Amino acid sequence: MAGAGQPTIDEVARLAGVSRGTASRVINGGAHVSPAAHEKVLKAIEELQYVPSRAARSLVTQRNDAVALAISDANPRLFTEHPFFSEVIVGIDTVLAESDLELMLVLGASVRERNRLRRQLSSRRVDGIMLLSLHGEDPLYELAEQADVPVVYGGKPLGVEPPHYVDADNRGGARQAVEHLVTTGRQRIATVTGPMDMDVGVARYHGFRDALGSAGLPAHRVANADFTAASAVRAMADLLDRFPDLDAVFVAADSMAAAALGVLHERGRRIPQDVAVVGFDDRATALTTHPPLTTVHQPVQALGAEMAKMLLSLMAGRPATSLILPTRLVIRQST
Amino acid sequence: MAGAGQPTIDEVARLAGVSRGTASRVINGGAHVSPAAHEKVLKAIEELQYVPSRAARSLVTQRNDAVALAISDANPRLFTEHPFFSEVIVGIDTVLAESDLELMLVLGASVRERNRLRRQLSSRRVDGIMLLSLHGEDPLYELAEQADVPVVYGGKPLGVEPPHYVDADNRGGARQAVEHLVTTGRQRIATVTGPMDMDVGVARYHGFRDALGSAGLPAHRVANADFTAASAVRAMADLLDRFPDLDAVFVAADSMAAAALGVLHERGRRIPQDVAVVGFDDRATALTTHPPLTTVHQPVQALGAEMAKMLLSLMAGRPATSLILPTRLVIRQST
DNA sequence: TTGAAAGCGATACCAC
DNA sequence: GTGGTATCGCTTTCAA
Repeated sequence: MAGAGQPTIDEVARLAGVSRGTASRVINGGAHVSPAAHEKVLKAIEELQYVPSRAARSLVTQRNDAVALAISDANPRLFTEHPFFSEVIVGIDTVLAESDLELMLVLGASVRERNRLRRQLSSRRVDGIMLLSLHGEDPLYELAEQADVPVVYGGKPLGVEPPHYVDADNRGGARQAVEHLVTTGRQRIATVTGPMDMDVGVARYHGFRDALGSAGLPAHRVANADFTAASAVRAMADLLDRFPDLDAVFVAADSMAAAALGVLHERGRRIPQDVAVVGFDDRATALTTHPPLTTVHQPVQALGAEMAKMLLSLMAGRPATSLILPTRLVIRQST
Repeated sequence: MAGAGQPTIDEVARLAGVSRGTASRVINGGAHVSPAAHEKVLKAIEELQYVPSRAARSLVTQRNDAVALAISDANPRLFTEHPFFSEVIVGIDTVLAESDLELMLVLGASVRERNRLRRQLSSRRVDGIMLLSLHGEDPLYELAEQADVPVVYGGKPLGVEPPHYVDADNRGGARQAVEHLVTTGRQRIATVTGPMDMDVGVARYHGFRDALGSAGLPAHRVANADFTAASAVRAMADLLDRFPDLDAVFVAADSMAAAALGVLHERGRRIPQDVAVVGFDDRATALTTHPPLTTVHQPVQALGAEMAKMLLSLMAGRPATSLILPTRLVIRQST
């Protein structure tokens, strides 16, 4: 702490020997100000170390120069285990840094947190909202629609088509992954899915079915999980129990694939000779598994960046159209 | 968007048939208000869906009901690869949710972002600051000291002893880890360090030296890394080149240990028969490596929670003393 | 180009 | 217990 109380614009104006109006003009771009006055004000600002009060400014401009990122997930472990979120944040921040917007982070796990979220979204404290990871029937969806600021979704919510969202081509990516397994001669292909109350989980599962359908192969070897490592361990064990003859598995996330590999090793399966494994994400994990993981690359930072850009557009009153970012298969040693 | 413009407290007062002063009293706890008036105001608030403007409130109270978490790291990959950060955030958020404080997240990677950070910290927009992951000579340190709000550090900054910080027992944990290697008969023990311009990197390295020193074993098998997987791969390969006879390695982070395991496998080393490996962190990764990783557990969420609690104390004008959280060894199959 | 004055939406103090 | 009023620090008309 230092103390002394921050200087106000009036003190700047007084020191510079101009009116407050002039000082304000200089601070906000400097139009309609004589060069002489301009310089004096700048000098005063420098000397006083003046920084405008955002609260006062917000009060009159009705803007906050801040946006919120709400991550609405009942499971905080997901946030910590799944590198997806951090990467989205980095992508968002990259864009925000260019425009002097601040980022409020709101985790929506507990009821208490959701109430806080509700209040934040309606206390006109942010100029825009980004929503990540909506589960089915999420009350947040309705809440966001009522907010009087623009809203952008990261990942399409399940069952609805919001006006503005950014997503990865989950279905296409999954299809590619499973087609690769088919092409390389696998016949008894299983999948560990993501959460089926989220679009991302359903879409990747559909991709799995798409590929097997076209190939005329059965698609009944399915176990559900929720993106956590623990759930993946259970699902993989379950698959091996029910379908000991499986010769390949498409796992809907790298972090889960890493966990599944552990189970496969334990059960004596050789990768990829006995069982081929494909993941989804292409995060750092995919390189350090044993063997390195064939996986579907999705551009997560770009997803975050596009969300932020879209929000900025909307906040500026410009239109924006939803986006689906391409994915691509990266072949390594697990297939 | 919905529109219509949010209701003000005056409209609430008018609808309730009381003065604005009375309405305000109800909103802020309801002391000195008659039951009748109290109820009328509540009803009006409900009907109008009134939510106070935080900007207006901040302007007069000089508080913001918000705190900032600044993560000052030159390498954004760290934020995405190292689950540490997400987990600290969850810990912080848990505490914040209880007290209706909002969280501003500020990443301080680029020069541009650092300037933004500087502005945010001095625009009296937050009532407290948490600083994470300071590297040596970080200009942020000085900046934070000048801020006129309380500051709490997560992880001791290198070379200084700030008034308020929360850290894990990095040195003690590392010592335990290496002692375990010694106890189980390892003689040629190496280490892959964390970044040596951060206290966490130096402290864990010191723990390594402590243990070997007490055991009378040499401590020259050292390769530096910076917590990223790529750097760990390089460091591990380097160690094997220089000390092909090493029979154990203490790696300063689980994520790096996972990467190191890959290199060891590639070079034909059996784990743990030929080389024992110990990590640090005990995140989910440690369970899904092959084999599962012996590692030092550190309470990361607790670290975040304690940072937040400490900040709340300071903001309330109560004193607080720095904290070092204990670590403990978790033995799995890699040793 | 500049200065004066009117709010923005709340809190807090003051008499009543 | 209640209502009126000054005030927080800034932006933004409106005249000059």
